[in-house]
Amino acid sequence: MRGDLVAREPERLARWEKDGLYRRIVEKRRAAGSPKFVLHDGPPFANGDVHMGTALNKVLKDLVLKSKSMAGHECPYVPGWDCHGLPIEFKVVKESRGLESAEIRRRSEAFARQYIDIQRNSFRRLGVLGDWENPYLTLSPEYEADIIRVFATLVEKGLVYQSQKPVQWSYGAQTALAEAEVEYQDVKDPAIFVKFPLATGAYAGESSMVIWTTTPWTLPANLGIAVHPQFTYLRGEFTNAERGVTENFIVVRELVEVFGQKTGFVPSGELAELKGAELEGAEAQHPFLPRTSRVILADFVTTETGTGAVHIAPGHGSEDYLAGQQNGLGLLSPVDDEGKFTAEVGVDFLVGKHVHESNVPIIKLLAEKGALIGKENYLHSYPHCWRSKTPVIFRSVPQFFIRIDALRETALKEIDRVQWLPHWGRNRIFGTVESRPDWCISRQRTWGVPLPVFYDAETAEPILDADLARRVADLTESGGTNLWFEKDDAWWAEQLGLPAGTTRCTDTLDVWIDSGSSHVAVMDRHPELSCPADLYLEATDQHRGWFQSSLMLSVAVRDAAPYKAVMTHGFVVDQDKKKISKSEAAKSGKPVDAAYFYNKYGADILRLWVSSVDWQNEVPFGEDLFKQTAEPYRRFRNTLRILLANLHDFDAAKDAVADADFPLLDRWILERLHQVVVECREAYAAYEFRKVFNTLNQFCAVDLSALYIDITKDRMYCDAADSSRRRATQTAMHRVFEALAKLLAPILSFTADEAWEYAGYADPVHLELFPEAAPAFAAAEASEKVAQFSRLRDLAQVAIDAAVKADEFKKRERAAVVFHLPPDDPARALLESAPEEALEFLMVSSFALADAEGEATATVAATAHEECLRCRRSLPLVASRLCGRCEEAAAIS
RNA sequence: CCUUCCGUAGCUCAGCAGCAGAGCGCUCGACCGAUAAUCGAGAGGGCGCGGGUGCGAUCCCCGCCGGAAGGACCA
Repeated sequence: MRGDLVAREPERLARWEKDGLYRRIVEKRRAAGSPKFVLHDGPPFANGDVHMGTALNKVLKDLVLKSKSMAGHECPYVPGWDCHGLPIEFKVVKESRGLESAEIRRRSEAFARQYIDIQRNSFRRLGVLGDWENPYLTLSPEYEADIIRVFATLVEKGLVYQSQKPVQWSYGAQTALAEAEVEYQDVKDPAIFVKFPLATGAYAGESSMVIWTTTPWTLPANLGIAVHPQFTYLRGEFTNAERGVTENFIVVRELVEVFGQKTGFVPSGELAELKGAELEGAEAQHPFLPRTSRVILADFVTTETGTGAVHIAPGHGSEDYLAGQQNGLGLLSPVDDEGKFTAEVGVDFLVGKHVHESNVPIIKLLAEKGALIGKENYLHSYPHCWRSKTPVIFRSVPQFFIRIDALRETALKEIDRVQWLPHWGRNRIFGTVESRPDWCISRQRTWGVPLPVFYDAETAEPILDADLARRVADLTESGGTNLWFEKDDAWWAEQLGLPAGTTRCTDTLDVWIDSGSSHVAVMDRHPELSCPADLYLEATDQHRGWFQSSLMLSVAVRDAAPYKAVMTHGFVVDQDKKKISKSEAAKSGKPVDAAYFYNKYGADILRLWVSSVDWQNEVPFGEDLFKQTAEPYRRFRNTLRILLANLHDFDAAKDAVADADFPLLDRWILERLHQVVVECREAYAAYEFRKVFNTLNQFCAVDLSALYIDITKDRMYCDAADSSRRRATQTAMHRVFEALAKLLAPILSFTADEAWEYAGYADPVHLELFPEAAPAFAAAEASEKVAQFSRLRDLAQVAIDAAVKADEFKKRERAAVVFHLPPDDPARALLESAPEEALEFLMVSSFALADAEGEATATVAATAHEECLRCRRSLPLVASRLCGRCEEAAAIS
């Protein structure tokens, strides 16, 4: 057994694949009637190389599957890829502009397939076993057809509607975004105070409302001003001494002081109190457009910032939209796909201007009109598109939505029936499901599954029809959804028997519908799988993403969650706990691609690293940390190797000794093994791979390498080959080896199997079951005695080291030890009753007992015995300059 | 502002009520029949801080500080 993992692992992998190892394991379990365990693979995006984060996820899945399988489960694993979506279309469109839809889709598919191959090779190389020949792809026609059928079901249940309410819009990507596609960044924006003179009502021509906003560009769409009905507002003269201006304002009482600090306008006369409710219905003059803005009442008004009067632009915010609806304010959204103002904006010089370049001119305009009351820089977190990194704007265009309220109650109930690992995952998804708005599912993009909706030839109203959608699914099932983009409206109308002139929707479905439908398109379809899955296992960001989209669609389709348990792991971060970004990693020369590591160190080292990591939290990563796990790897490898070497002349069937015949030391190691087996089995069952790693590492380092193997070396080399003591050791080592190889197999998949092969087994270790705990060794009978021995050994060690340093002798085998022990020391009885074992354990020439008054101590001197020529121990020698044992052994051989 | 998680040797982490542990790294030594190994010794820790409950607390409880994640607010 040699190292050289980088060269040897691929050879073993090739053999596994040639023999169909994955399939053999599944079939063996099935033949044994093992219960199933279904881990449903969350599909990674097919748009990049496998980096450490992806590798962590897939290897964790493999650890789960291999350990479940060895614990006696049938574990089918169908990996998949998420193929549609903006990230891919983005790259394709960037390369060459002005492509036809069908061409974009062809190139996008080629792009996705290219990365599917790259990623698949990486995952295989990492030793992840699964049905790699038949993965599920969200771009395959059958999968796409199932997505459309899921949509049909949603329509059938009345869950889909079209509306023009504001959605989060990325002008960078020119599409609506879902909540999960939005990330928040801290930005500084101008926040301004704007005067709206009242034109009707009790204070018409006298007082002005003042609003506060961080988005001046939404002012052209202003249609209302909201005040809180119960708040107390103050009305009266405010003077800005610096500017020499006096105005009559209405400001909420709690904010008058702050308002003064920020705008310079402080009360200069008596202020009258009034309730917000009194202002309802008054019209205020828009600061630069020839229309008025109605004062409405709303509970969401707060006294935290601003003036207590809130600028309402129903086209640019969801609360604004709702308030607008309730009060019949109408809706303006004078912004196009690119984020530029349309003619509807009503101000000539703004038309065609980007909204984010319009803040300054609008502020200037306000100042000219005398409507700008104050201005400040305001630091806040603002949503950004996760792909184009541009700020998100709220914008109203017709979109399709799923009614979340119809699903929410069941979804929340289902969340509490699922096991969340770690437990706080429950709160995370519960919170988002509890508060999420309706799901905007239409995307104005090309690379995706078409939204199977038509528009009436006459009225242009959308036709939401489940049967129609199902027929679209049937039509695309064989040819794929490219049909939607390649054929024209007339063709489709004819195919579906719709009146001529019917047009089809050009939107595609949100990709979260794609992956969120996998429980239907994969779990329900695949004969080996079934829904609900036993486990979903992804990074923690999927609480907002896949876990949620899957839950919602599953509740819509089957009124239940698609999973019984959900496990999440943290992100891979660099050693300073900063996010690892590819561009930065490249700059600093810190590789993050999994390929770099398995090509340099080997997949088993990477797997061992994964097992050693605390997946619940963020996972720090760096090459230094990675190298640290190479050391334990060598220990595992060497331990397996020396065990194998010591077993070279052992035939379990012939040579094994009975349980009752184990000497102390061997009984002890089997007691330890018993604990290790129990602990590892439990740890695997709880997915605590790190505990497995720690337990096995300690077992190999402390119990096996430093003690058991070291001490029994003498027996192995020098006892007569067939002596019962040597055979007992081999029997124990044989058990230890088998258990160790099996317990390591899920983690060190290549190395454990290599050892297994060397041990003479024809079939890979991965077909085996975990070792069973041996009840006969559950009691720690020998362990207590060995603990005493260890104590004595440590005691002697100090004295021996001093003697070696003083040049009294060179090695511990030359030491004659005297233990000075108190009369009641428990070690006394042990030394007297088992002198042979004691001598062997201590690895010294001789020992003697003496009385001690206080603490136990040991003294040493050079032994008078000569070294046995054969075993090099210093013992009483017989005539031939051999010790008694060696003379006998030599006589036999 | 709220919730959760984390804070033990230089590094990565065990332990979780009863004399502070492992691995790596470092220093020094032994072995030379696990040798691109193996064995040993040493240095290195008021177990984040402050209280509390216990005979006894790193471990339980409360508060605080520091770090991370999520939520709320804002959009």
